[in-house]
Amino acid sequence: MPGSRVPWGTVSRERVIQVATKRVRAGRYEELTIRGLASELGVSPMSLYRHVRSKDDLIDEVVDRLLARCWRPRTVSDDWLAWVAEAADRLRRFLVSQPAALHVYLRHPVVSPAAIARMDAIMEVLRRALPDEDSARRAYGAIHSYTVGCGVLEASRAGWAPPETDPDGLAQQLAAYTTPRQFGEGLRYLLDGLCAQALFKAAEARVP
Amino acid sequence: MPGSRVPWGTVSRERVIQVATKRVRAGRYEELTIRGLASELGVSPMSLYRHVRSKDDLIDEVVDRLLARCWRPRTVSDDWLAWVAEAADRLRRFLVSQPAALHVYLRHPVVSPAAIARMDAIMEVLRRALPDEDSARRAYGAIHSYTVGCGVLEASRAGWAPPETDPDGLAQQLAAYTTPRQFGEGLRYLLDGLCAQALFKAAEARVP
DNA sequence: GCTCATTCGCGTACATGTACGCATGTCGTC
DNA sequence: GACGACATGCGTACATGTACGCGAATGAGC
Repeated sequence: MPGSRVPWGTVSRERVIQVATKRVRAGRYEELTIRGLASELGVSPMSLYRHVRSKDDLIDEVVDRLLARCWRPRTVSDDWLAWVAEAADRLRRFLVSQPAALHVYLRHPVVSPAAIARMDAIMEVLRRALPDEDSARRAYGAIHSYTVGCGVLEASRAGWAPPETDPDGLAQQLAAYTTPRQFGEGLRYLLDGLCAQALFKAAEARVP
Repeated sequence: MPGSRVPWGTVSRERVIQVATKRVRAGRYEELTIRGLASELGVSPMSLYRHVRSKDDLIDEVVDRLLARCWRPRTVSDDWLAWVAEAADRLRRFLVSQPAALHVYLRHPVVSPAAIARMDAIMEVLRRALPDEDSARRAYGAIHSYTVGCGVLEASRAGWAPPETDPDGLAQQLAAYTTPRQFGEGLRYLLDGLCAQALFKAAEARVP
């Protein structure tokens, strides 16, 4: 019976996402393949497309689940600066350690449930710390941009050896500009600048 | 003569790069294809691989040429803050307007001639403005990370419509956090913070 | 139980990048 | 000129994502 097909309902969106997530968590994102997933599920490749719109759609879902597990800071939020810094650092680590996440963040704005929960939580903290909504938004945007930038640059170095023609060690020099330590220091300056600006604006509003 | 081949030396690395660059400059990066280029050059697809290592290698070269044309600020460098801000903004614009550039910056550290020239020029300015080499490097790293982050996030919104399920206009809200204006303001805070830190360090060194 | 619309699994087919190896052109050395 | 080393164009073949449509399983309304 060469035309035999697998029983009805063998594959579901949930199963597909689970198998894909397992592979990504095992660091096997690069070899994540529709045909590979189908094979592991024991079905034909095209069957998956009944349950996910595309491979990218699938990766979105996987990344959302991974993000949900790791974005939340452990720091108590009394010290809002430390809390925000940890939140940013967790996203940076996530982007660096999960190429899949990088792929998602670069392809389109991330509005998945976990990403929204994260944004809401951070905005809540910023709103309490800064004088008005506008300041909080500016701060969020700046922090987020900086974080993603650091993550991208750090990740772009992963598994990359400088070309043999690197006379002055320029590549290494460049690499030294974007380390996790640099991330923390730069973030501090950014936050300092934002705070100063916000406080100045608040004072100005009181004494026009 | 179905086995006829094109005359010897028809294709060269230079020709391939030129044709590819023309397409990218015309905003046709998405449809840049090895087979398409080969067709335009009148040769077989595999012939290109005698002159470029891979499609990515080709894109690297294209992006280097485009970057060389546009990175240099018009501002006179008397006002180093304005000069650096313009340099950063030019890179941001480049990343946003050229998906090819984004692709390159995310794939590996960019050490092409134009990128190195740009880095050298910026470092030169920072060295003159800040008290020591270390401060200049920190500043460069922070500025570069922030710039790339803003470019990435802004570009990720291009050609993207929020999903129909966007109750609170969350996507638009998110979008408002990363605009060119936000970029400029955040950059200013970052630079302010960096300057303050550098000056503090310099003062401390004089009066230990 | 019958009918019909919907859901599902899958076979086929296409576009893409590119590894591999063959055959042909070019040039240095005698 | 002859010959060998190398450079070059290209045909074939494979892995990948996925559009399209067929036929089978399921479930709704009678």
